[in-house]
Amino acid sequence: MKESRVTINDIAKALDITPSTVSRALNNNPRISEATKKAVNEMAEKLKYQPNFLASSLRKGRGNILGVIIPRINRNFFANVIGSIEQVANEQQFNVIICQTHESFTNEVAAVEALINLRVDGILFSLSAETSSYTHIEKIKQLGIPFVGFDRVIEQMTSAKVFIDDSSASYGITSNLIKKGHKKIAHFGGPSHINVYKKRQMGYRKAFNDYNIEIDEALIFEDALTLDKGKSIAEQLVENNNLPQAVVAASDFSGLGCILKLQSKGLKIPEDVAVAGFANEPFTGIMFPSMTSVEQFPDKIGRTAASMLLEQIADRKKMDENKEIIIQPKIIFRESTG
Amino acid sequence: MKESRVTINDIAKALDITPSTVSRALNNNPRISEATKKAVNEMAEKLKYQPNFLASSLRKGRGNILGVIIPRINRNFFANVIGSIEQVANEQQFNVIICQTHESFTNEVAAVEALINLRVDGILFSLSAETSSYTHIEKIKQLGIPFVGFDRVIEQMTSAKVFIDDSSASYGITSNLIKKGHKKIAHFGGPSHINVYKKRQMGYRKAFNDYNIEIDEALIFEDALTLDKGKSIAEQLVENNNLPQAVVAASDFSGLGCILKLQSKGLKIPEDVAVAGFANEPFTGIMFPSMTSVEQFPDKIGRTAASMLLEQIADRKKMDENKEIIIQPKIIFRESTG
DNA sequence: CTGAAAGCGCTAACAC
DNA sequence: GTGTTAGCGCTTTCAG
Repeated sequence: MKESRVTINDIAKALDITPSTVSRALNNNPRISEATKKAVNEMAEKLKYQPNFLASSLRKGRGNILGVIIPRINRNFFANVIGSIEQVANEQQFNVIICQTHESFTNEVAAVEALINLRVDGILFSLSAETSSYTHIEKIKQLGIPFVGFDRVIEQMTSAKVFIDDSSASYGITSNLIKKGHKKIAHFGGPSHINVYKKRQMGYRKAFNDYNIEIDEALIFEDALTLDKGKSIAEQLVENNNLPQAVVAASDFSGLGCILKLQSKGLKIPEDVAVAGFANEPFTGIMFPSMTSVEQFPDKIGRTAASMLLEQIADRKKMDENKEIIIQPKIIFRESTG
Repeated sequence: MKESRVTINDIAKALDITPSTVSRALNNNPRISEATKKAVNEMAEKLKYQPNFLASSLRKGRGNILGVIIPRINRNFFANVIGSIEQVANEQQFNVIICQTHESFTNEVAAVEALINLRVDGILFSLSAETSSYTHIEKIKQLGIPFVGFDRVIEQMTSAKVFIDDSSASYGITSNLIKKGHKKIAHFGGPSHINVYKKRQMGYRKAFNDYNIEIDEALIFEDALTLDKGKSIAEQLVENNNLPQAVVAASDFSGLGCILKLQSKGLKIPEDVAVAGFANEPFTGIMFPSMTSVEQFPDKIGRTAASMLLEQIADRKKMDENKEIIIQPKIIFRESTG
């Protein structure tokens, strides 16, 4: 059963040729005759030879592995991004290894360490919510490892980046609500040291400015991304008799939390309060009422990011470029905003 | 920037000792003096040494990597299973590499091949819907690679397995509907060559038998797992004037599709048709009406499966055991079944 | 407690 | 077209 694994040496011996010839034959090297190739492949088959990826990687100095670091996998957005990354990678014979940070900085640093030690050929990165120091990322760059940030990126860092135009999406939603006559609009956002949440808040603010409405800073929340936070903030607003006419959330989950809580208090959505989310999670289309949200085209983000990374790997010169690709999101208007 | 990476030899030279000592010091070998350990660690720090995982794995013959093969990552169930697998693995210094099959047999075979070549220390497996031949799995076992199946497993194969009691959950839902007076109940299931779908159908059938109701085979569907399938079958039932009083779905997605289609035809859930799903996807609790479903405790499944795998890795003798762990699911009754 | 030497399995100059 | 040789970076006997 566990008979020590067969190597190219075994094939070589069986065929009375050298290991290098076997190696070349297996790798389809043009200098090898078709006859030998055939013989080698048949013998490999017969002996159930399995190439040792570790050995060849060590020797070649690269292992055709891409590392992906993301906050969490059970968000539709990230799951889909990963799907398309894998697809692009596999087309070029790359494997993908995924690390979840669960929004923790410590996990993120550990993940970077692990990927470096694994000698991955490149890293795709979306920051955790906790992250505000970037020495671990700088380490990646210093080691000369190709790197592409996506979605939650470090704006000030020179690197390849892919993200959507968060600001314009948020602006679009907010201005639409304003046009409907709402003036008292809350923003359920995220930490503003993260680009996407900063931008989403900026879009919200820009709409107020453009329509000359004063912003009530008390209605802007920067730790409002989860279902529970959405609920608790909504509750708080109700308790304080400070109910807004609308809520622009930077996350579908907090938008949902808000809706559920308000409904449980007997309020009607969108009649009493209009609510919009962000990310177009599948549930937004099927809940009651269906929720206005923003499609981020995760497939496209993943495909673009992976392609950029593979380009860098193929041509290291591209590594120092500060290439930003901005993808246009699409607002999906639904019942929750009337 | 890309200064060739520092190895233990560099540390050895800098300290005027041998690489073997450095290696031992780094690995905290008890035979090394605290003084040398300290010196080595400091020098490693100073030179920004990064261990080469590939080299040590090649040498040791194992790389502390677990492979996971699953149908898809963007199902809540699998995302959560993976989360807990990673947690358990990381506690024991193992990395996890995830392969999605997207329900395709070809992808599945390729994934197995890739993981074998990567020399993973063990494989966690949930079959794709297409899979009905198992030579690729047998290869894993023949190579002596520790293996644990979870959820969608090969029942007849001797191996460690973790799954829930699908049959009893399905039985519980069906019998509950029968007790409510329903007799004409459709089953939206999956391919019966997959254990979980076979069992879910068995539970459904058993309820009919126990209550002495005849089963209408025309109401049993075996390719009804997706949102679209749920919709199209529901439509078909309406068109054919063959509407059941209730639907027991083996998937939340087909249950949802069914509900959406029936609602669009002006039918009321659960008044006109009661519908239940399976897997307790997050949307089941927030849709309208909320949907009865089955909690499978993915965390527990993941934790159990990973622990079993790590046990096998630590003690190869355990590999030949046919250990089955069955986890009790929980039916969550909600509005959609009244 | 530390060193010397061998080798994990593979690839890539360099020969011929 | 094939063989020879050396070595990727690390661990691990075996010595001492």
